[in-house]
This record gives sequence, structure tokens and C-alpha cells, in this order.
Amino acid sequence: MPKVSPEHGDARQRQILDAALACFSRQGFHKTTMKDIVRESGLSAGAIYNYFASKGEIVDAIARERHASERALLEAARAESDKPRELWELTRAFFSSFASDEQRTGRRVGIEVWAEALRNPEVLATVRRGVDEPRRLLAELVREAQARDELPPDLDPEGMARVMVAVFQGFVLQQAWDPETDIERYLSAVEQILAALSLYRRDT
Amino acid sequence: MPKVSPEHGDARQRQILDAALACFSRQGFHKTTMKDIVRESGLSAGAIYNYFASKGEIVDAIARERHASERALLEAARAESDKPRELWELTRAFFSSFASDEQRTGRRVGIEVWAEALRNPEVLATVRRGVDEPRRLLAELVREAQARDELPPDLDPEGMARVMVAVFQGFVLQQAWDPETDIERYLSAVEQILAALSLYRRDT
Amino acid sequence: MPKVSPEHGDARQRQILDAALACFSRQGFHKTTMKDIVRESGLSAGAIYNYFASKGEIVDAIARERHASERALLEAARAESDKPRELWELTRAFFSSFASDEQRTGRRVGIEVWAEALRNPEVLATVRRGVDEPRRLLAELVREAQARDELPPDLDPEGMARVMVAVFQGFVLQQAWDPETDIERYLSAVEQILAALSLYRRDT
Amino acid sequence: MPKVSPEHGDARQRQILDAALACFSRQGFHKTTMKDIVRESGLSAGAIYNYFASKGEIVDAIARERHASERALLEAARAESDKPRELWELTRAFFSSFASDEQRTGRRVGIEVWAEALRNPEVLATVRRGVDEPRRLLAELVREAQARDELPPDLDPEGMARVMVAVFQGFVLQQAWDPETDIERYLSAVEQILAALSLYRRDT
DNA sequence: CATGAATGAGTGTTCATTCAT
DNA sequence: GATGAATGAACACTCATTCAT
Repeated sequence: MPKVSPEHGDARQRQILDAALACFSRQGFHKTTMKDIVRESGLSAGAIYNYFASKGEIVDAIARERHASERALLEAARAESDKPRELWELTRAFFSSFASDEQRTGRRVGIEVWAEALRNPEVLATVRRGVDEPRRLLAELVREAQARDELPPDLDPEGMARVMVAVFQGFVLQQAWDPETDIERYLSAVEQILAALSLYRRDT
Repeated sequence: MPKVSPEHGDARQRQILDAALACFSRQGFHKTTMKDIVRESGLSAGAIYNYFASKGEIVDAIARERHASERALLEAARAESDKPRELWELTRAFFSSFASDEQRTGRRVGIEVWAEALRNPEVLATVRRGVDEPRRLLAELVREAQARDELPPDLDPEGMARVMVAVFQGFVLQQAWDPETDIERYLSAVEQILAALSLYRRDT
Repeated sequence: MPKVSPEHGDARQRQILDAALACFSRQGFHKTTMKDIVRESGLSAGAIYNYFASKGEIVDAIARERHASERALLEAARAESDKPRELWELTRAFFSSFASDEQRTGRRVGIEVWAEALRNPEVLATVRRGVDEPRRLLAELVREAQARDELPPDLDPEGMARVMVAVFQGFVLQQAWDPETDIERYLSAVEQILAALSLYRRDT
Repeated sequence: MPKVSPEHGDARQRQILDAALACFSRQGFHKTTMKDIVRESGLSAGAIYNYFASKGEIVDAIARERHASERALLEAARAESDKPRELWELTRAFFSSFASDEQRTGRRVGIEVWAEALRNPEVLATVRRGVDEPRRLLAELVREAQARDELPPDLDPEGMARVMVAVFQGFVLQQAWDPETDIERYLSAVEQILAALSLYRRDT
């Protein structure tokens, strides 16, 4: 079927990536064979290789999608926040994504991407980009809050940003290992931390 | 002459696990072949299969070793703490292990274990045990601190324990992706959080 | 509007064969893919299959072209010869084609055609036709020279014709493996052989 | 079956090369699959890869065997010659190998090796070594014959050596394409050439 | 006639595991 | 117990060919 609409290619790519994500989330990168993706996508092996040069490129693409997805979430969360309690609202908005099954599936794959980053420079670059961006944003928000006298002036913004990223990453792990993990109790602890810090500012 | 001492077996097992850890840390579980472990250990393929029934069992054993290693660290850290600042001292002691190259190597493998846990029930059980124990300990410490009026009484101990575990897990990730990551700035933010919480107790 | 001139088809065929020859000479038959020929020719895969039923047919056609090319060379060489030194002049004229890069490219492919002939009856037939014709011509020339008392009467014309063909084939090989091969020293030896034979006639 | 005699490995290698030669001679390098060699050799795929790192290495090894085989033939032929008619006797002895079916099989593969040399530097090196050696030997013999006044002093030894190599190569081709090719008539022409040259010496 | 995306059988190669010695 | 050669199912990937548009 040649002479095909220009969107056709994008649609095929989606079809492949959706199939790959499904397989990866079910069995992981390494146990997923091209045959699995072929079956899941309904395409032929050859067709897939028209869109991706190798299995590795599919993994790269999935890693980039994870990144893009988190980034989109972050943007959306930020749009809803108002300055004074921004950090907290951002956190809450971001964590709300754990309600979605699709996001949870994606995050399971995301954990594998984290591990893959240790061996694969391409994936590492994507992961670092995906972590550095929110980290910088959070540091900036900390600085702004300090300027508004809402956080202790001697709190290191970079350190605090990393801690907040960690709070997110750690929850992703804990929830992946145990889906029962109670998000509300977790969030309430985070909220209390932020509240404590914002009171603490006057005492230092 | 099968005049092998009973320790012989243990020594062989160690030899295999050391070799496996070296390989896993270098190339990951999936890219490590049995041949790699054979070469690294200096044993024969057959000999290895006398001690482990499959490659998967070696992975399981490595996962258990990771767990044991973290647990030992935790015990050691706890022994050194005095009650009033226990949480913080525990944290600091625990993070001091990042200075050791050996621990860093081990943690890289640990991240892969985290991913593996998503697919392998055996490994999942080990990982959960490895996380639950410190989590329960931390929750207990939080409760004790609350009893001593060192932490806000309405801080959820379970939630807070999870957050502290996350703070550790997230740092493992960030440091694995970027070994330059500054541990001191990270810790200073954590310290400030704990300090804020302990002041905050009086205000609620 | 299939208003294509009748030459259109021939032109397309040329386009395809030129592309194929270029690819074959660069990478050989077997490593050349249809995609390579598509790229080199600027046509589409489908278009090529309108003119050749299979890759094999392209190989056949190239083999026939090699044959036709050698034949043309032979005819041209023969037109220039005068009887008494005909064999020698023919040889020299024929070898002069080694100066042309195009002919050298063609001959590299020719060698592959020789190998292909061992497996492919179609190609074998073409190769045999391409060798038998000059062989018969040379045998005839030997006979004529014998009639003019320019070659020993007991020289076997068929044997001698084969030897002369071999002298050409061997040079093609040696020059393909080492383009530095000195054609003049080679030819001078051939000339001396022919000269010796034409003197020898009187001594037997 | 480990702890195996040291000859065992050589025997396996032979087994593989014999199977490969059989397959290559039947279907050529490119149409021969590893599966074919597996079937023919009676070994498993994995076993073959214990002895050869790739199909290409098997091809290389076969090329080297062709070389060694021709070299051995040449040595044997030379041992039987006496100086005065050495060139001719060498030729005759060498051509006598065409009687053997095994040698004919080998030579068919040899022709493919010739073509392969055009694309594969490894094979090219082997082929050039295999051709240069006899060429140098022949040039030396020509020079010795000239010293004994048995060949024209102005005959270029290098050129003549190449011609004699060509006489052999060309016959290999012609006989591969048509097994009926009459070796005696061919050889008689060669003999007459050598005889003419040795008489001719006095006339120049 | 032309297009080029799709096909899918087939390729060379790998590697966890076994077992005769 | 120890050995390491052998196994063979599985893998990622290729490519001549087709055919809907």
C-alpha cells in the first residue's frame, strides 16, 4: 500500500510503540521478543523494521515517550498551581497521576528504563534529561518561595529539588512493588514536611 | 579424592557470586552470559551448576545479598545513633556508604534488581523484604520520636517512613546516573527537613 | 496515460542494467539487494519488476551483456587485423581493452558471472556461448595460419584456441586481483610464444 | 564430552570443513546456509560455532585449504621433474590432478574463491599468496632454463610465468564449465609452445 | 505503468543448560 | 565433584517479491 497519507507513517509508529509498551510492561524489555511485538501490533516483522532500525531503537523511543509523558504531566500540574502553595500543589497534582492505570503501566516500564540507563548511553541521556528538567524547575520554585519568604533562606534549592525528585522516584518504586501502597498517607507526610519547612523559615 | 572441607562449598559459592556481581555490575543481568561468569570466576560451567541450579538462582542470590548488605548497613548505622537525633544520624550514617566504591557498584546492580522485581516473584519477595524492614524500623523510630515529643504527633509514621525510604532510593538512582551528584547538599536538605519537623511539633 | 514511446521500455531497461552493473561491480551479486538497485537506478521496486521478473533475470541479463561486450570487442579487433600476424594482432587489440576503466569494472562482474555459471544453468549457457564463439574463431584462425604455413601443421587448432582463451581468462583474473599487473610484460611473453611457434613450423 | 583428546578438535574442524566443502561445491558459498553445513556435518549449530566464529571464517578456511592443496600439488610435481624439461613436466604433472574427482570438486569451489576474493580482503590475500608463490617459482624456473640456454634469453620470465599461470587458470575454468573438455589436446598445445620456445632460443 | 509499504520465510548467530568423561 | 564440548531452540534482523492505491 504505497502512496500513503503522510499521517499513515505516524499511525504505524504509534501502533508499534503501543504494542511495544504493552509487551514491555508485561514482560520487560529483555524478555520481550520482536515476535511478541509483531503479534501484539498485528504488523509483520518487516513492517516494524521499516519504522525502527532495531529493537534498541524501539526501547529508545519508549524511553523518550516516558520522558515526554512525565514532562507533560509536570506542565499540566504547573498550570494549575498558584504561587503560595505551588510546591505542594505541584506535588499533589503530579501524584494524582498514580490513579491512572495507564500511567502506572507506563511507570513500570519507566523503572526498567531507569535500569537500562545504566548500560545504554542513549537511554541514559534521555533519563537524565527527563530528571534534570523537573529538578531545575523545582529548584527554581524553591528559590522563588524563598524570595517570598515561604521557605528557609538557607535551604539549599538544588539539594531540596533533588530530595523532592527522590520523593517521587521512591514512590514510583514502592507503588510498583506493592500497588496497595497508600498514596494518601504518603502525600500527607510530604505535605507536613513542606508545611514544617514553611513555618521553620521564621525560626532560623 | 573428594576430600573437600565443608567450607569448600561456601568458598566456591562466594567465588561464583563475586564473579556474578562483577559481571552484573559491568554489563547488567541480561547481557551477562554464563560464559562471562565462568571466565570471571575461573570455574567451569559444570562447577557453577553444582552450586546454582540456573542463572536465575544466581540472580536471586545476588538480590538477597543486596538485601543483606543494606540490612547490615542499617544495623551498623543504628548501633551508632543516640535517641534524640536518631533519625538524622541514621540517615547520615546510611548515606556515608556512598563513599565506598564497592557499595556503589553493588547499588548499580541493586537498581537492576529493582527492575527485575517487577517480573520475577522471587526477586520481588526479596526486594519487598529488603524495603519493608527498614520501613518498619523507620516508622518505629518516628513513633518513638513522637513519644519523646521530637516530631509532630500528627505526622503519619508509616507515610513518613516511606518518604524517608524514598529519599534514599531516589538518591541511589540520581547518583547512579550521575556520580558527580553532590551528596552533601542532598543531605543538608534532608537535615533541614528533619530539623523543621522537630521544631514544627510545637506549632501544631 | 500510458502514452509511452516504445523506446521508453528500452531506456528503463538500460537504466536498470546500468544500476545493477554498478552495484554488482561494487558489492557482487549476492551482497547486492534489490533495494540497492532501486536506489542506484532511481526507479521504484515495482517499476523494476515490470522489466525483470526477478533478481535472477537481472543477473542473467548482465551475464548476456558481458558476453555481448566481449563479442563486440572481438569483432572490432578482428576488423583491424591483417592475415599474416592476425592471431597476434587480435590478441593485442583485445588486451588493449584493459586500459578502459569501464571494461575493467565489467570484467570484475564477469568473474562473478564465471562463478555463477557453476550453479546457474542459464548463466552457464551464456558463458559457454561467450567462450565457445571466440574459441571457434581462434581455432579457425589457427587453421588458416597453418594453411599459410605460418604455424606448425601438427599444432592442434582446438587445443591452441583453448590455450589462447585461457591466456586471456587468466589475465583477467590476475589483473582483477592486482590492478598493478603489468600488461606489457604479459603481452610480450605472448608475442614471443606466437613468434616462436611461427618459426618452429619449419623445424618439424 | 569434555576432557577430550587434543586431536579431537582437529578432527571436528576437519569434519566441519569437509561438510562445508561438500555444500559449497554443490551450491556455492552464498546459497549454502549454516543449516546445510549442520546437516552435512552431523554436528549442531552451536558445535560449529565452537570451531569457527562465523560462516565467513569457514569460507576463509576453505580458501586457505584450496591454496594449501594447490601448493602441495606443485611441490609434488616439482619433486618428480628433472631439470631439462622441468617446465613441461611440471605442467603435465600439475594437470594430471584434473583426473581426480576430489580435485575437480575442490577447483569448482576454487573458482568461487576467485570471485570472493574480489569482495573479501581476507580471501584476496589468500588467493594472491596462492598465485604469487607458483608464479615466482615458475619465473625462477624460466630463469634457470634461460641460464641453461633452453629458453630464449629475451623472454621475460615474469611475463612468461604469468602466462603459464593463466594457462592453468583458464583450463580450470573451461573444464569446470564443460567437464568433457579434452585435457590431452590442451596439453599438447602447451607442449608445442614450450618446445617452440626452446628451439626458438637459437634463432634470436 | 508506477509506487513503496507490507510480507514472512529464512538467515546467521547466541547461550543456558546438559552429561559423558 | 569437576570439566567443557555439545546441544538446539530461540533470537534479532533481512530482503526478494507483491499488490492496493
